[in-house]
Order: sequence, then C-alpha cells, then structure tokens
Amino acid sequence: MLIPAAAPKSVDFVSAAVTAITDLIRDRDLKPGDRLPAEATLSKDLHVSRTVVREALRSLAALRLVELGAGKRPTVAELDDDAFALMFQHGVCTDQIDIQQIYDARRTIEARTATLAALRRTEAEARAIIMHAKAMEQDFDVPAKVMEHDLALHLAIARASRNPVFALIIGAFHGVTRQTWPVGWKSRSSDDERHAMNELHLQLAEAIAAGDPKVAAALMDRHFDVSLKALTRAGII
Amino acid sequence: MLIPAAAPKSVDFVSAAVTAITDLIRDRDLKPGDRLPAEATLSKDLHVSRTVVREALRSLAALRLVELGAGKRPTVAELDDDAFALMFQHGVCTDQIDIQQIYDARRTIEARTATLAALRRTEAEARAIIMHAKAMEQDFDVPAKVMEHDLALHLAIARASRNPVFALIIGAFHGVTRQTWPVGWKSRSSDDERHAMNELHLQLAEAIAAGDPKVAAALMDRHFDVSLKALTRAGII
DNA sequence: TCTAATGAACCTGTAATACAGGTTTGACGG
DNA sequence: CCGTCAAACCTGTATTACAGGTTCATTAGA
Repeated sequence: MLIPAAAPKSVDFVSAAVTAITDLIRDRDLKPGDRLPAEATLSKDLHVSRTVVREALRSLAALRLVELGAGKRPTVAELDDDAFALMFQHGVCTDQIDIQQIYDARRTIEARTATLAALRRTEAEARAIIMHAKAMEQDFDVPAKVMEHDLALHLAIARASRNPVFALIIGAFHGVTRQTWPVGWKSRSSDDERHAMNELHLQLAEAIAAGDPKVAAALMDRHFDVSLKALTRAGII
Repeated sequence: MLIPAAAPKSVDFVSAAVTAITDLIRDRDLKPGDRLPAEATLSKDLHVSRTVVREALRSLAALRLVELGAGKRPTVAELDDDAFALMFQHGVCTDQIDIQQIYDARRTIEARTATLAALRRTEAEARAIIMHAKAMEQDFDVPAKVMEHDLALHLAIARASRNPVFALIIGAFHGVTRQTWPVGWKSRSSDDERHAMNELHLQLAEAIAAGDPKVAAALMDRHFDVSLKALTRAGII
C-alpha cells in the first residue's frame, strides 16, 4: 500500500517541489550520501524555475533531509538533531513551551535511555560515559566544560540505548538546556552541592557500566529531581 | 547571559541570514502571529540579496518557525508537528530508524501522557477522548476511519497531558504510524481481536476520564504490547 | 457618525539571466 | 597503473521583471 509522504496541499510551486523531491528519495530508495539530481535537472523535470527548486532544496536542507554544498550535487543527509533543536528553542523563545515541560519530557525519556543503556551499552560506550562523568569533576572550575561533559554524557547514554529516536530527541533538547544549565549551576547553594551533582552523574555512569538498569533509572530520576529543584529555586520555572 | 541561538558557522550567506532572523525573533521577543520585516527590508538590513533572504525564510518556514504567504509579510509561526513528522519519515525511509524503535519511543512517552492526562484532563478533553474510542468501534468497517480516530485519540491524550513537547512528538510519530497502522490492522487474526483492540482503547479512555493514572498507564502499556505483537506477526519488525 | 467601497502602495511568488567560484571527471602524460 | 590537469558541471549569489495577493487609508454613501 502506497502512502503519500506529505500532504498534497501544494498550492505553491515550492511545496510541490518539496513533495516531489521527497517522493523521489523514497521512490528511488536513496540512502544517506546518495546524490540527488542537479538543480537544473530537477528544474527541467519538475517544470519549474531553478529559483523554486533551490527554495525547495533549502527547505529540505533546513530539515536535514538533504545536504547542500557549493559545487556539489545535493545529497541525502543523515539524521541530525540540529533542526529539532531549533524548533524547541523557537518554542521556548515564543512562550509556547516552558522549561519545566522540557525537563519533564527529558525525565520521562531519560529514565528509559538509562534503563536501555544499562542493558545494551558496549564496553567502549560504558568507558566513554564514565569518562564524561569523571571529566565533570576534573573540570569543576570551568562551568562551560562541566556543562559540555554533562550534555555529552546524557547524549552518550541516549546513543547507548540503541534507539536513534531517543538520541535525536535528547540531542534536540540540548539546545535549550545550554541556555538553562548555567542558571542551574549558579543556583546551587554551595560547591558541595555541585560536587554532589557530579557524584550523582558518576554513580549513574557506573550503574550503566555495571549493567544495572533499575539502579540506573532510579539514579537518572533522582538526577532530575535535584536539577528541577535547583531550577525552581533559581526561579526560572 | 546571552546565548547565541545557533552555531556561528555561517560559511554561506543563507545560514547567516537564518541566524540573523531567528536572533531577530528572539531579540524583539516576537510571538506567534507577529509580523517580520518584509523581504526587501531584511535584504537591505542584512546586506544580502532578496534571493538569500527568501531562501533563509523558506528554511525557517520548513522548520515551521515562520509562516509565509503570497502578499503577506512573513509571520512568526506556532509550533507544529508537520516538520517533525517529515524528519521521522525520512529517518524511516532511509533505514536510519526502524518501526520498532519508533514504537518503543511511543510506548515510553505515551505511558507518561496517559498518566498525566488522567491527572490533568479537563472534562471536555475526557469526553473527546472517549468519543474517539467509541468512534473506533462505530466505524469498525472503515479501517481508514478507525485509524484516524486511533491517532486522534492518542494525540488528544498527549494534549491532555498539558505538555506540548509530548503532543509534538506524538504528533510527529503519526506520519510514520499512518504507514504501518494498516499493516497492524490486517495482521490481526480475526475481527474479535480487532474488537478487543478497540475495547482496550475504550478502557484506556475511561481510565483517563476517571482520573486513574496508574490504570491508564498500565492500559497504555498493554496497548503497545498487543500492537507490537501484531506488527511482529506481520513481519514488519 | 459610521460603514462600505475602492484604489494605491506594499509585498510575495515565480522566472530568467549572469557570473564567480567550488567539484567532478575524464583524458592525457609519465 | 598512477598522478596531473583542464574542461565540464554545478552551486551560491545578485539583479531585474512582472503577475497577483494583501493591507490600509481615503472616500463615497447611508
């Protein structure tokens, strides 16, 4: 049973072209890295100007369905959370989503990624996760570095869950998290509390390395309890 | 503390323009419906041609950050799952995500939306959710209608959870689900099984209406057990 | 005074052309 | 067989043009 990939509401040429190109990817069964026809070719085939084709390709590039590059033919792209991140940030900037809602979604999903990561992580992944946890403590004096290791740790856990959907969503949240993280860090009342947070991350990492899904999920949950409390105290929720 | 909204890797004019426009939305604190400067104005302000501005606006329109329309100035857009759906579909078409992974993510998230919906749904939402469940049984002979009510029910639950992040993600999955749902429906061995599935939806709806989060979550979980089994039997997982 | 019509100004959608670079490819020479 | 190089190909950007949709203030009418 064939299903049209997108709504057929092609009032304007550009969305018609977008549909045509996504259909082309599907019909020819193109995979990431495969090259699409050149703009001029598409222009001729779709009977629209190159202007329209370019705007359509830009749309697809914005969604990271294709990749563009000077001189290079458009290629099918790999999944990437950049586009997702932009959308969530827009939702937050325009008051359509608040930080607490993002955190609740994160907590829901990351309890699961922690569970799955504990069950499925490779040895290399376990080492990487623990490395990030330790680095948080080592770089204690440089909050920006702590943050990046924090985010990288969560993303590494999501990847170790072996479900790209989770990795995508968690990665997407990081755009917003980068804006709130410093607030949470500062809102901790003492360095002791900050060390405790790092310690919690390390325990989480070790539970995943040890292959203990229940403990990993519980620690992840506690992590969000603590973080939410810090953000609440800072008044940004 | 100001945070640059997007990476500053503006090798090409268009991504620079995209960044400039998103910054503009943030800096001016624009909300959905607010109008952006006209293309010509942006073109002058950013010192690039209208071509570049248009491609940038198209990119943002693809992500549903702005809305375009003939003769109308670009406006800031409301959150919408269309763009998300396209990305997930692309992921599935290009073998970067498989159906089981989507279902696992759905199950994780929807256990939570069921819980929250049971706690937070309004009376009107409860009625709407039950209405969709009943409609699934009433339209039993028209699978396409059953599917739409099924999807609408899940989306209504997500909305009743009062977290737009969940609604967005669940809505995004529906693009893919529309392609697999008929397979699951056919794979049921008998109409009895199909009726049982509808009954399960009705029980779920009633648990949410009754404000019972535990039962709602448990029923949602069972729903996914059954659905996954059907899809497995059909061999698409 | 209020409302409805109207037209001008404004704006976007699409097309065509032009050219500066970057990329790919195949031919040629070693 | 391999490396080099130039031609062909392709994209990024700018400019101009015009059809048709939208907005808004002014004007005519009730």
